[in-house]
Amino acid sequence: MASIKEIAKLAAVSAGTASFVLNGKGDQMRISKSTQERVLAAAKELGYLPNISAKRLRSKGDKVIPVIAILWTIDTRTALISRFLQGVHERFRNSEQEFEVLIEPYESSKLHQLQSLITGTRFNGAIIANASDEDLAYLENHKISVPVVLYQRKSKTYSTVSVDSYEAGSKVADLFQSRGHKRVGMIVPQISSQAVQLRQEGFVHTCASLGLELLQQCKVTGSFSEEGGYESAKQLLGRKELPSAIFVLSDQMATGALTALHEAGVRVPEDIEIVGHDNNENTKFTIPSLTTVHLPVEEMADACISTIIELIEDQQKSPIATSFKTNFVFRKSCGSFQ
Amino acid sequence: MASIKEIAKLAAVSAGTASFVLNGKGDQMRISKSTQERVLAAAKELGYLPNISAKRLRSKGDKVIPVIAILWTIDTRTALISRFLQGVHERFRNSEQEFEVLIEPYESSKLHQLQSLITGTRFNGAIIANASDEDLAYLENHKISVPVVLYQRKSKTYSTVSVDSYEAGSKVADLFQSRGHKRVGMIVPQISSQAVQLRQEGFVHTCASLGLELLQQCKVTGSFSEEGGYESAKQLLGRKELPSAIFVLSDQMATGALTALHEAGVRVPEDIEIVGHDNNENTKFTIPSLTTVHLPVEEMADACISTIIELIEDQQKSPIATSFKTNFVFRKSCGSFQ
DNA sequence: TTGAAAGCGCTAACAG
DNA sequence: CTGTTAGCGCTTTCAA
Repeated sequence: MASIKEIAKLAAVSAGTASFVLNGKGDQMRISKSTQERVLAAAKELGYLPNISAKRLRSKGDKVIPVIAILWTIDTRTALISRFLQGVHERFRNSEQEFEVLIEPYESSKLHQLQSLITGTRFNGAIIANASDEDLAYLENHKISVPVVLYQRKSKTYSTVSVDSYEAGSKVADLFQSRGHKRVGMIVPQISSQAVQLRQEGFVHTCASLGLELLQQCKVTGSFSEEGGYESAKQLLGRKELPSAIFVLSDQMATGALTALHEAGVRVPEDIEIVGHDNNENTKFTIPSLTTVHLPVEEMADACISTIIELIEDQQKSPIATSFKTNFVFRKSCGSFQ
Repeated sequence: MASIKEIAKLAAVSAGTASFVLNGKGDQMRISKSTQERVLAAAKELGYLPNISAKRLRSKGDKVIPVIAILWTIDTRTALISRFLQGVHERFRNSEQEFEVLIEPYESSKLHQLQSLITGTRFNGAIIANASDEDLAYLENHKISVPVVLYQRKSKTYSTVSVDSYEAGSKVADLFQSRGHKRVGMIVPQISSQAVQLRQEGFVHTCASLGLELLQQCKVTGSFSEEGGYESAKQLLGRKELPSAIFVLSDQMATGALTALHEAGVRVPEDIEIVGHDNNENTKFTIPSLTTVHLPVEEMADACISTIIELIEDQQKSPIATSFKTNFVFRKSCGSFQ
């Protein structure tokens, strides 16, 4: 709040002198000890916080590089950020293009609280992850000034990077049918995510059209975590009629589900087959190893960066939609032949 | 690179006009269509990138809040950032104190490449994670101008937030002895981390002083990942004399190790007991569930934020060292009685 | 040993 | 419709 001028005034020196002292160049500039102390004391008293925008603007050496904000929801999905950042880091290391990364946490469905999206005073472009329906509605109705890329969200007005989540769900239904299953189940995370929603619809609709029985009681929802998967699976196991295959829409939940099945003495894949979604690193080492849908998070993160930089550089108006493919990783929990 | 003045010059308008057009206020300010087009074309031609420092400095409404950088290494440890960010987010939500979070990736042992630590033009304070010995040496010899907090690193000159890693390792040795083990093993991640180093020393030294046999061949190193743990465990199982308990210094590796043991038909805990370290969320759901040393990452992240804010606010404070306690989480893989 | 002053890039009154 | 101008907070010559 307090500017260097106020410090200078309180210390009865000029702004220039105050600047030297505050930056530790007091001795170098041969400012007297007493003056230095006065300045420091004044700074402390007024709670001086250097304005880095001003510093940066002034300092000559500092190159202007694009500032990219990653807008991520503050909820259980924070766990997913590390794979995304891995992709960003990879990009960072391999690209000669420099950029700065800012993490902007936001509460799901409260994207409108982020003033900086409107003012454009904090970043040159934003990658928005986990936007809910409300968030999207806000974006579509408020002509944002800053370039934006939506991660795992469809939109006609904004650039997007995503996979076909409907198809991903659909392919799991196909797989279940081809493996001769008649009655299947599903475990769904309770989060407001379009990707999860579409994944679910793809699975449900395709099950229906293929004649796979997906009983209401075999659709279970739980929190987006290992714990949630564990609880959901236990709940499912309490049903009268058990499915012979379950699609768990998140690997984290699948990890918990496997444990619940193991504890209940249900053998995977002999009694029930399990398919997860994401291909998180640990799924290769669950017991049994988990068959899952690979989500190319790292590549998508890279694409998000590419897209946002492109948008920033050629203030290109027409949105770019980048779509990635998902694919099965067959392991022991379903369909592996090793 | 190109400033608004150059755009204005090329488009033959004033800077003010160019500013309006570039910010989408052209219509509102009733700038003629042709002028708008000229400005936009000029901006595109020169590759205009708005200088957000200048924008921010100028825009009145924007409050000055501290910018906190999280300096994290670009390596396998990126996986650990999500728990840390979870803590930061929690803090963000519960504190009325506002701050901005910047992620600055750096290559391990190349902290000196981060000019911004010297210039102080990008953030008001930095939380440095995973600093290697070289990085610390650099910091100690280069009187950094920006307030700094070291995460999981000891230092006399800088503020720190950490646990007593030596003690953590030591306690595992105690546990093994109290459970009657005679010959023990250890799986260590190959990363340049003081915390891991101390953890290892604590374990090794205490084993020695307690008379626990820790054969050289039962000390295995591997990459910091589930895969690394899996490979390490397989390697260990190839030894002539097997230990009856193994301390795996990272939960990720422990997860992989459990799988290797399972595949080899070695029963945990009956044949070999396993203790991990970190208490990652999934360890509650490994098979068997993993006994591990709880590392309070989220609380430490919160402490890092508190400390750095304190340092930023009262400049010239002597370093604050905050230490957290680790504790065992007993599960099936070692010592659980449930 | 210190002060005065210019100016970083940008925005927003205020004049035309 | 568009140009001019006054700063935002800071650093850094240049003078004194």
